Formats: sequence, C-alpha cells, structure tokens
Amino acid sequence: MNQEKILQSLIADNLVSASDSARGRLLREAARLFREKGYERTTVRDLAAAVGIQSGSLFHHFRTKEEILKAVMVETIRLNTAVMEAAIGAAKSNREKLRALIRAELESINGQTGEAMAVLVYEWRSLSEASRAEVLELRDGYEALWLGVLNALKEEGALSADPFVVRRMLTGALSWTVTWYRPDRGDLTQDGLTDQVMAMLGLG
Amino acid sequence: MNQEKILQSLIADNLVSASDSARGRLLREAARLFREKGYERTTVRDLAAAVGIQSGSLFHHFRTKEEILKAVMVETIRLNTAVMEAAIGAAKSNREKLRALIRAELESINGQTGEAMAVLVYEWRSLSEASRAEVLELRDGYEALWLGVLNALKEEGALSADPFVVRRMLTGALSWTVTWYRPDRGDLTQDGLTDQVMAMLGLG
DNA sequence: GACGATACCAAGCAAGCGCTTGGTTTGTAA
DNA sequence: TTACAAACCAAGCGCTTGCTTGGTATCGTC
Repeated sequence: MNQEKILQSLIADNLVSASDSARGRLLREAARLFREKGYERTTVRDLAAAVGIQSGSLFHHFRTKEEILKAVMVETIRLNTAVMEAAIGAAKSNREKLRALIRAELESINGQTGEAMAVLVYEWRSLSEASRAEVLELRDGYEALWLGVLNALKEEGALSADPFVVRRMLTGALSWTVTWYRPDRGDLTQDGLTDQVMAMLGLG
Repeated sequence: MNQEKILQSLIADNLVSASDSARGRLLREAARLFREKGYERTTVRDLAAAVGIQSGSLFHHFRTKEEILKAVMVETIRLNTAVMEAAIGAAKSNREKLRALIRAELESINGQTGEAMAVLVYEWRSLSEASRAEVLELRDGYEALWLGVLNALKEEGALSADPFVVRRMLTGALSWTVTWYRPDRGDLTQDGLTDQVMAMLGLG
C-alpha cells in the first residue's frame, strides 16, 4: 500500500480532509501560516485571506480558531501513523524497520506534510487543556510504533542505549531537521541523511 | 574557573544581568513566563505583575516587549558560550571535550537556565528580522565551539558521520530533552543521560 | 538639604484581536 | 419552479493588547 492509497483510504473514512476540499485547503493554508508566523501571530483575517473568504466566514467551518489548530494536528498524526504502519509492514528485519521509520519521519517532516509537522512540534502550548489531551492520546499510538521496533532491537542486542531514551533523542534530532535541512539542495538527500542517522546510532 | 566565577565575570563586564538586580529579576520571570505560555500569550501586564510593578513601568527598563525577549536570548547565549569554553578547557582528549560539552548543554537546558534555553529554541520566530540577525551571530560563536571538537574527532577517526550533521542532530536531541527529561526524578541522572548520548554516538 | 537622576504609578489611548450577527448568494434535488 | 440548506459577505461589537503620558516617590551625591 503506497502513500497515495493510504491517504485515499483515510479520506474515505473521513479521518483526514481531501486537499481539494474547502476544509482541506483551509487546513493546508493554516499549517503554512502557523509555521511561518506562529499560531498566535496568525490572525483569523490572515487565515481567511489565504483561502479568499471573509474572516467571519471561517466560523461557518470551525467554531473557534483553536479548533483549526487542533484539526491540523489531529489529521497530521492520523496520516503519519498510517504511513508509519505501512513502512514497518514493508520491512523485514527490525533494523530495516527502524530505517524505514526514520526515513518516513524525515519525509513527513521535510516533505509535503512538513509544515503541519512543525506546527505539531512548536504550537502544542497554544492548545487548550482538553485539546492537548486529545492530541496526546493520538500521539501515544504513534509513539508505540517506534518503541515496539526499538525494544525489539534492544532485545536483539543491536542497541545498547535505552529504547525510550533513544526514541526521545530521535524525536528531537529528526524534528529539528526542519530548521536546517533543505532536501531540495542536492548535497544531502533524505536517504543520505537517513544513512547518517543510522550510522550515528551504530546501526549503519 | 567554575560556573559561579564565570557568571561573576560576565556580570562585571555588564554582559549579563545579576539575578538580584531589577533587570535580572525581570529577565528571569520573563523567561519563566515565555516558556510557560509562549511569548505572544504573555502580556506586558503578566510580566509586570510577576515582578510587582505596573505594566507601564516596564517601559522604563525596556523600550519594547520584544527587547525583553531579545535580552533573555542574548544573555543566555553569552553565559552558555562562556560556560562551554570553560568546559572544553578543562577536558584533555577530544572525546572528553565532547562529553563535557554534552554534559554542560544538558545542564544549561535542564538546570537553572533551562527556561531561558527553551525560549531560545521555541521563540525565535517572535524576534524581528534585525534582532534575529543579532542573536544568530552570537549563536554562531557558540556553535563554532562544538564544530571544533567534532571536526577534531572526525579527523581522529572516532566519528564516522559528518560533524555538521552530528551537531545538528545533537542540538535537536539535547534541546528536546526539555520536553521530557526530569533531572529531579532520580531514575536517570544528567551524567547517566550524558553516558547514553555518548553510547548512542558510539563513543561510550 | 537641595538637586538631578532613577524608578515607579495611575490612567488611558489607538489599534488589533476573536468572534457574532443579520442578511445574501450558490448549489442541489424534487 | 420551488424549497431549503450550505457557504459566504459586510459590518461591527466588546475586549485585550503594547505602549504613552504626566506626574510622584526614592535615592545617592555634593
């Protein structure tokens, strides 16, 4: 199952919005603006202008501004969880599974969904307590995928450090790439970067 | 030269504010609030209340709210650069220098200056173009310390991955600890965490 | 003890914010 | 053609924001 099919299936189940729907277009622009200026500095007027409607009309689609932020986060986690599951499924050894996870997370951070991923990392403080709990719960499912693979590698003896710590370090290291890595500048491809990460872990 | 002496020397040179001065107290509270709620969600009234003055009185000390943010960042970088220089100076081998850098950065992220460090990572988007350039220039000096040690390790053959990439990964991994690591919960000390990082790099 | 600088207060202004409201257009299906 | 809901507009309300202003304590210095 490739990424396109995964996306279609999620859209069919109404778990993420199609990017050509009104809602999808708004969420994409919202992710872009939230990443560029931050959630607080992005006004509902900015959001409305980005999709060509009046600011008040936003509230026909979402009850509050915060609900837009939450929707960006929730749909992003859903999509990424599905993509990661597929990545693991396609790999044979645990080492390959880890490489696939790293490669896929780099892709989601630096590819199409990169803006939404950055929002996920940087803007969680702008969520209300209730929304935060909701997002965190979804996130736990995502993290479980990683920990499963890392624990298996630990049992194999391929990993010496604590899996939990390693995942946390990887989370930070990979998400940080969004601040410096430019996949379109050809001197370092995403596969190349994945290799470097695996090498750093002694799993090259 | 220990950390206390470094701090005294920087205060004497007027490069950072003494924490018992009015300015120092304000910057400390600002860092706390900026980290807790984010820069945009922190109002000048919040800041003023935290140090027990009226909101208008803030502008006797700083011309704008943004200047407060910049001051938090600038003073933090200055302090940390000095601390890192001392850490490198005290170590003999390059491997020990790297460990000292990691240990010192973990300390600055998770210790007293942790709130300011988090602000440095999360709030740079709230800086104006001009302030950002200023902060980045200071940051370059700090990064040069790391790259010097990593390049030396690469030449020794102790490091296989690209030093530049490794530093970026470490930046992300270490700064991310602020979101999950609790040094006061005794199951993992900062030295223990440093060991884990070194082990992850194959330099344990 | 007069003086100037420093630190602060009390009040409020102009602008921008999220969101509401009442009404109009557009799309869809009988 | 009619009926109705979804999508949107135009206007603006109430509130909060960063910051300003004019004036008052407080302090070290000669």
